[in-house]
Amino acid sequence: MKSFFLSSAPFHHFKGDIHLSLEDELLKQRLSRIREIEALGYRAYGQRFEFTHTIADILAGYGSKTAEELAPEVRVRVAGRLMALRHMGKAGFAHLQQNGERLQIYVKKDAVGERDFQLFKLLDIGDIVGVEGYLFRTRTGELSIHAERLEFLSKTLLSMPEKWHGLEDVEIRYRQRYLDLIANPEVRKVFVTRARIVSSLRRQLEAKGFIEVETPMMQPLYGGAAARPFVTHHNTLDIDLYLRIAPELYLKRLVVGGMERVYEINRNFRNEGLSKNHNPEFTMLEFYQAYTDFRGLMDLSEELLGQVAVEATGGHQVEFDGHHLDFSRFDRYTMREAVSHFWEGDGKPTVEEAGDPEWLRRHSGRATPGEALTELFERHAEHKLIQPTFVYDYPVETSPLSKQKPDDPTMVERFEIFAAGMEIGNAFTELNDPQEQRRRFEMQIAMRERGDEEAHQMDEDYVRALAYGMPPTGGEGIGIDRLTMILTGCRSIRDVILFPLLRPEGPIELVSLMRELDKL
RNA sequence: GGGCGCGUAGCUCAAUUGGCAGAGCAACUGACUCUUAAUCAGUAGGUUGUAGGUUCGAUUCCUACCGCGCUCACCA
Repeated sequence: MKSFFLSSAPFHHFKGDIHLSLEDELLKQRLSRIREIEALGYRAYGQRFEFTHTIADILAGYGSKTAEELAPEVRVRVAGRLMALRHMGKAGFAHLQQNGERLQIYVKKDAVGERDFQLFKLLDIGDIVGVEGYLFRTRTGELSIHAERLEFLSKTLLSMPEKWHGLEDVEIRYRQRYLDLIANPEVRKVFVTRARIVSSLRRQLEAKGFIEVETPMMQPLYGGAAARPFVTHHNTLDIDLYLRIAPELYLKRLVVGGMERVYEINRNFRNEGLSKNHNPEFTMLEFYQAYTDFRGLMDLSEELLGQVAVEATGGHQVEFDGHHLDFSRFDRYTMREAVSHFWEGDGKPTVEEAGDPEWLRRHSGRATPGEALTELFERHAEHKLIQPTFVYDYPVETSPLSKQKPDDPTMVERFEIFAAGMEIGNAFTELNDPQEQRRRFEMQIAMRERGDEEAHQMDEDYVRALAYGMPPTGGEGIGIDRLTMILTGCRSIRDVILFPLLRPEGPIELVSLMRELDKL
């Protein structure tokens, strides 16, 4: 990995007749060009620019107008970054980019005058300029601005990625997302869609009377999920705190307090490996609704996600990795049914066998029937759940916060949502019996003592909150990053997180170079 | 953490069996007042990720390290 921006080449001290590398030459050229621009009377890093239109406004308003329809003159002032430059003697064309949209400008010496044309000749791809002029269509029919004035707004010192291929080095794309956003317009679209997904969820939940809250991210005890936490330290209190692995236990305290419909959209932190489906910090929607249960949440989830798909992509149908997903129709299986249904090869179990402790013991090395069932589900079924699917009825062992089924205390009223082979949501009827919750925590502590680092800790205040009485409640978490992956067709979570976690890069060495060039 | 793969000019990529490190774009000089991957003529740009090793000779083979990707394990 090497680029000018990331150059690790040692810096050579300048003395008298100095040898500059190409990179240094380029930077030096640009710095001296700033002086030429200033000599013409422009500021290299300009001031406020009053524009009359965004480029998107112009494309929307005039993109379909013919040359005749553009008369009388439509006068515009627009700003943007130069992404292409074509000089032709005493005239030239350039493309301005703003918010991912491009518009051509035509700069003719006769029209802009001597000084602005001198400026035009000094422009580099990547510079940010303001243009005033009128709209017209070129001979080839492209809507363009016939420039009459130019303003200089900001100088680029570094060269832009290659114009035809764009920026393809994934490492630079993630480390220098700003370059990725400049060079690859489709990347911007992914994050616009992500924003739409989040705002659709907010709008829908608010319409249903949910209140958005923020609960602690730094917690003295962590819980609400099975995961290893990050640890940090508060100096004044001299205590270690954990970055939360989930907001769950705090949100349910709010339900106890009478906030019967609450939700939070924010980051969780889990100290685990990275993969195309995992980033150590990730965004989760969690919501809690009093007086419903997991079945009510399935219906609500189907509605929420269906509407999100429509608002984010324009319809219920989504293409992902060659698969067709339909968010208007969710499949439903119990976990036992899923194991039976998706089993491949010999020994395919019946649904009854998939629930039989003897059969489970023979097919998995896990300690309990519930853990065995979960393992077999993950091995045989999970990756085949391409269509949006609810899998429900989970074993009690792996679900310490959810309520048992009245007719089968080995199972809990819980479901997870799968799509494209990924888990994107987890929901259950909340356990609101404090005595049973105490017993579950004690089971978790026993698991922890056997070496399970991810087992829950005892959260006595949470038990105390339940002891005041919590209404029957359904609660759910939806992974925003993974949902975004599915709705945007991104196969890596890194493509839906603006700044995914990477190892820190080596020395950049730009500052020392700039310091030396500043002395010249 | 394990396995596999990748790293060559600012960017995108070549380089035959181990034999002078190349092209396009970007940059620089010049020409050109409707181009759009503009065109034309010319110029410059490289410690081939880093450090060792084998060899007369290494971008190429070997070892270690750094970074990234894929994958397995773990997890959502």
